[in-house]
Amino acid sequence: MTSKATRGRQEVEMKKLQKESSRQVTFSKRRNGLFKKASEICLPCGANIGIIVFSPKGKPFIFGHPNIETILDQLYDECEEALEKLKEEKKKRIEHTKEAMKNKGEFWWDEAIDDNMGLEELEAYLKAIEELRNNVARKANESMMCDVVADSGGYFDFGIAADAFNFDHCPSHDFGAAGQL
Amino acid sequence: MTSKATRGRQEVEMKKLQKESSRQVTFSKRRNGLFKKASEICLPCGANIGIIVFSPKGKPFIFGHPNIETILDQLYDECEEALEKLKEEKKKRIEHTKEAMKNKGEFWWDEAIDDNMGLEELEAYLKAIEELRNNVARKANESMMCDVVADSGGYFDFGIAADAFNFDHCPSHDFGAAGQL
DNA sequence: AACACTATTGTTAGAGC
DNA sequence: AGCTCTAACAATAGTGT
Repeated sequence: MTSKATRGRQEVEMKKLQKESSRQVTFSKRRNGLFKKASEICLPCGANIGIIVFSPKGKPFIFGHPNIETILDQLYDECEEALEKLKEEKKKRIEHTKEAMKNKGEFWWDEAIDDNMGLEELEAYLKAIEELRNNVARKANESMMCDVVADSGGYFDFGIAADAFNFDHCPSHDFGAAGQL
Repeated sequence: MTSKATRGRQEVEMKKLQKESSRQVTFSKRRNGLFKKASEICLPCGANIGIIVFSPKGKPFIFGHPNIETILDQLYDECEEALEKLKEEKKKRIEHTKEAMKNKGEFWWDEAIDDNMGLEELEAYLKAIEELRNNVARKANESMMCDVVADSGGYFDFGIAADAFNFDHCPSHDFGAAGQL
């Protein structure tokens, strides 16, 4: 207790911290804070959250409730649904236009449908992605990645290089997520 | 200013909030807090963060710096790298074993290499994923999703149903991320 | 439903080990 | 590097409007 002035929380400056060392320390502290906040949303509110953080040096840290794969799958499902809806909207629009032109006695040719073709493609892409990434996720978990983290407050740090064979600390996630999604 | 007792911040109880209404309100407030915290890490620390939140009702909210696609790509790259490293380790191990057995005058047959085949497959899967999802991301951005959000504190709420044709508010992200990843 | 207020608790920067 | 401490500042639950 020598100095008294420059202690305690400072106002959060929204500019890049210049000192490499304090940037690293601040990063760790705030990342912990972020993950804690996330865990304070998941259970009390019944939400699912996935967080992917790349450190200043590019090291990845993952938080996931119930786990990151579920979140990514949910995201892709959401995209798929959105595209499906858009596709239907476009179809209806085209039908509508077609109908209107017929009624006005104008010619109709199917080239306009091309506008819709890109979307069919997209759907196929999304299906392929889902299949593929399910395979990868399963295999990756089986063979090396252990698991990322449940929202138990902990998180998984892809310890790559030399410890690729370390399988210790594989938490199982048992949050039932009482079914409101 | 009628009552004075039960106001202000309560201790964060780690159990599911029972009242549907306050669960929704609490979710919104804390989600905002979470995204703010994230933005207080990105710029000052030079980190990249992606957050995917599914509300109690399954509605998705995205935060991304510089944007969610970059984060997902980085994640897949990381996985790919990790698997590559693991593959090499396994190969070396097998070579080592092979060598040792030869030196001991025992027989060697190549069945053990099968242990390595799953990994080659995995690599192919990952390559396919990357290609496919790059296509999807590009097409989706072009055709409907506008963009998710930079870490400017805002975030994108997949407004699906009826507003699939609303293309307003498409922020461009211009954080150069001064290259420490 | 969404904002303003505010008592209270939570978070955290820097210091000291 | 990682930990504890703690002054200062931030976040937020409940209330009001």
